Amino acid sequence: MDIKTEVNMEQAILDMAEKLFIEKGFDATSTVQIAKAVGCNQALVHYYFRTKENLFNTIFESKFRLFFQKIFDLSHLENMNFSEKISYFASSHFDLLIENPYMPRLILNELSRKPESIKVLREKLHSLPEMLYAQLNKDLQMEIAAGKVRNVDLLDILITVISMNVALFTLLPVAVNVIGMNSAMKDQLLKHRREENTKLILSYLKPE
Amino acid sequence: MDIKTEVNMEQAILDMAEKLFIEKGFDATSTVQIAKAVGCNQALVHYYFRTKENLFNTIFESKFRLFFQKIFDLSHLENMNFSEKISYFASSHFDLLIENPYMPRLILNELSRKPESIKVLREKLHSLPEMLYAQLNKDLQMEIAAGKVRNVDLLDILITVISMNVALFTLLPVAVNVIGMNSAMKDQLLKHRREENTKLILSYLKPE
Amino acid sequence: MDIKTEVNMEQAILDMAEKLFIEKGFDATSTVQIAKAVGCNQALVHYYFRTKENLFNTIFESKFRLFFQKIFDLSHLENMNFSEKISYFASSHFDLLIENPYMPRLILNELSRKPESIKVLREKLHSLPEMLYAQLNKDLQMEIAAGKVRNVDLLDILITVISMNVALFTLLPVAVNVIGMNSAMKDQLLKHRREENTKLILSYLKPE
Amino acid sequence: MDIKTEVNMEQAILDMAEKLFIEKGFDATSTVQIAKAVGCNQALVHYYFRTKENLFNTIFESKFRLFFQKIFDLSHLENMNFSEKISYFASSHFDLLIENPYMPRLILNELSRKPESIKVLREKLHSLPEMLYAQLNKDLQMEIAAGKVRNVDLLDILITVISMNVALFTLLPVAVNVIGMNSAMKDQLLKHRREENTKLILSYLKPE
DNA sequence: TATGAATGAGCCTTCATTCAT
DNA sequence: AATGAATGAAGGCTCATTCAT
Repeated sequence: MDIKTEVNMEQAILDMAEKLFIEKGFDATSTVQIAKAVGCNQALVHYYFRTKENLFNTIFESKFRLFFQKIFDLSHLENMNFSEKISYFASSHFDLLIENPYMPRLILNELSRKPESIKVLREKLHSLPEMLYAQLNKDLQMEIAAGKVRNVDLLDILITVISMNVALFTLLPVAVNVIGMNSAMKDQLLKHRREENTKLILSYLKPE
Repeated sequence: MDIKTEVNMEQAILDMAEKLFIEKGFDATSTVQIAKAVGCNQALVHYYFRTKENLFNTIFESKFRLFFQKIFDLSHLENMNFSEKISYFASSHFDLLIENPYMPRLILNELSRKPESIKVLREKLHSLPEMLYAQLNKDLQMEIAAGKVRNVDLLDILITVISMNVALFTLLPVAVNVIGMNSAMKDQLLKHRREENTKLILSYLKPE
Repeated sequence: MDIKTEVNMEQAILDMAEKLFIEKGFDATSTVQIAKAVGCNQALVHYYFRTKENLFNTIFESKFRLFFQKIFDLSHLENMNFSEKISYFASSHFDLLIENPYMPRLILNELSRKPESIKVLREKLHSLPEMLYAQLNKDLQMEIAAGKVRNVDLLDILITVISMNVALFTLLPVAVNVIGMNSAMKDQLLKHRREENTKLILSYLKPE
Repeated sequence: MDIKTEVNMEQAILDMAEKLFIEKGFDATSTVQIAKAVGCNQALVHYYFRTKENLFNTIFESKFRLFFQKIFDLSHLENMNFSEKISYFASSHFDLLIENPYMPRLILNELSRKPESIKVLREKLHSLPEMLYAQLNKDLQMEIAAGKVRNVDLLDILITVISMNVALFTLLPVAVNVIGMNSAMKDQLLKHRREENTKLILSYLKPE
């Protein structure tokens, strides 16, 4: 009669499923495992979520929405110039990944497992990306015109920021295992890379 | 009844398995599928490779070795300076990924599926990485001392190069699906990014 | 929130269960379906009827009794002669089947699913069949003696009447599907067969 | 190491499945039951027939074709007149049902379970029914014209023949259970009804 | 070398049923 | 009277693997 069990079995299933899906992927996670880990009957998992696919989607969509809404909401940065905005974007994207280090792999694998799910996801994002892009591009062109930033495509800038962040968190677990990095070393590396990524992007923007 | 197929069924299984494992991952690929795709009996897959795991490892290890040996072998670049070597490294790493675009995801998923496999893999690489690192670092320190490169850690440079390349190929399939990029657009983007990645790393090295 | 539904959920479940059991049979009808169709909780079905089997029996026995009592009650035909009684019996049996076209299949399948249920059913009918048979046979023997009907066993006559009616309604759905009969054609066929069945039985009784 | 098992497990599964499907219907028969009854692993049932549906169709289609081809082939009766042909048809249909007493129920239930299967079945029969009908009708019209048969629709005649036969075999199991008929009584009844059905149809054809 | 047959284990899912509230 | 939660059992199906030939 665990309190957690009594209070909300549905949520417990949801949490455990999230953990296992992330750890081992969709295919390698069975509903029996989820049930056993959460301490209930397998049938209960299907009682609440009907299918494994449905359970996964519930988790994935909520995570996905949360993840991208945070990234794309720069509305409160109106008085910054382009370089400041990009620095801010890079840092906040970085921080978001610290809290959700598994999201990139989760999204990547899900999209390769079910390519048609992309359409659904695009709807979730509405026109946020386009708006953000347009606004940032306006800022960028002003800076370029003012000679404060070299002539560079916004897309290349975003690719750089996102790639550096995503790759770090994607490759980190490998590095941790290969080098046998401990937690302190890992934290220090993250802190260092957070700054270095900003330096990188600023050096990339600097007029020649 | 292709002669090649008849003569060497073992190789045919190996090739098809490689294709399927890379496309769909270990879990989502069954030995039945492999057998059917290659046009032989399911039992033959096990006759040659005993277990599915073993078949996968055979493929993975050979791919893995090939992949990293190409990267780490810079022995023929002795008369280049550091910036040239890094540029060359970035480009050749990029080209390697063009030929093996699914390797990053394959490696990542395999390592997360079977973390202990890392030890095996390290043995395959011998001391190549350490030697490369030492040599590059000597070059880098010389350039820094000569004021031709700003004071930066070699690790950060390598992280930048590898991250930009890996992330590009990892995220590309997603972008292709989301934006509905066609093959020509994709090729052009790749060509552009190949140059832009070099620019990025050089701007990162430039003394302030 | 229909008042009738609210007032008597038990009856609503009973009605819906009858509909579904008849349409799809015992095995292919689940208590979940019944509950969903009637708009209540699945547990309520079991609250009222304890088991699915019990629910089915409740429905089946009441239907069964009703069905056969109508057939076997010819008490109000006392002043008819045998041929008239048989004609009347054939027609009223036919009309009963028009209102309960699925009863034959329901009874047949139920009996083959649970052969022991026959004993229960015999009790429901009491001695009605025997009484009816004895009375009809007395009438028949009088007509035969009077030369108005050829010498024929009552059982054969009853078999003919019942077979023709039951087979028609059993085979009709097949014919409807095979020939693609529309509703008007079906009605016309039924009307025609109702008369033809009577002709058939009368020609069967006619002295040679 | 039963000989039957060794010789042909696939056929044994087929036979046992046919038996069980007929006895208990599609839904009430599980592949585990079939496997257990035949003395093999459940997976073997799926190894040979992939799905339960497929196993059923294999059985059903072969039975169905056999059944109807026998009925519809009257090519060797060319020198008979209409009444003789119909008598022969009724008797041979009767005999066919003696050998396959379960076919009517099997067909009926299958068609109600999967109405779309009718289209497939019609193809199996090709144009046999139409040809038979046309030929018989020609014979019938000649007899009517000659005053040897009363003016009656061929369809009504066929309905009578088929209904009487099908209903007998459909209702017989019920009667056996209700009255507690033994095997000898049953055989005698069948023999009697075989003749009586012919009498019925001939009295139906007799000119008034 | 190659294969058909066979199996145990596991997976997703549905179902009838129970129980506490 | 009515319901949400929970469960054991079973069903159909796939899979990796083994074995005799």
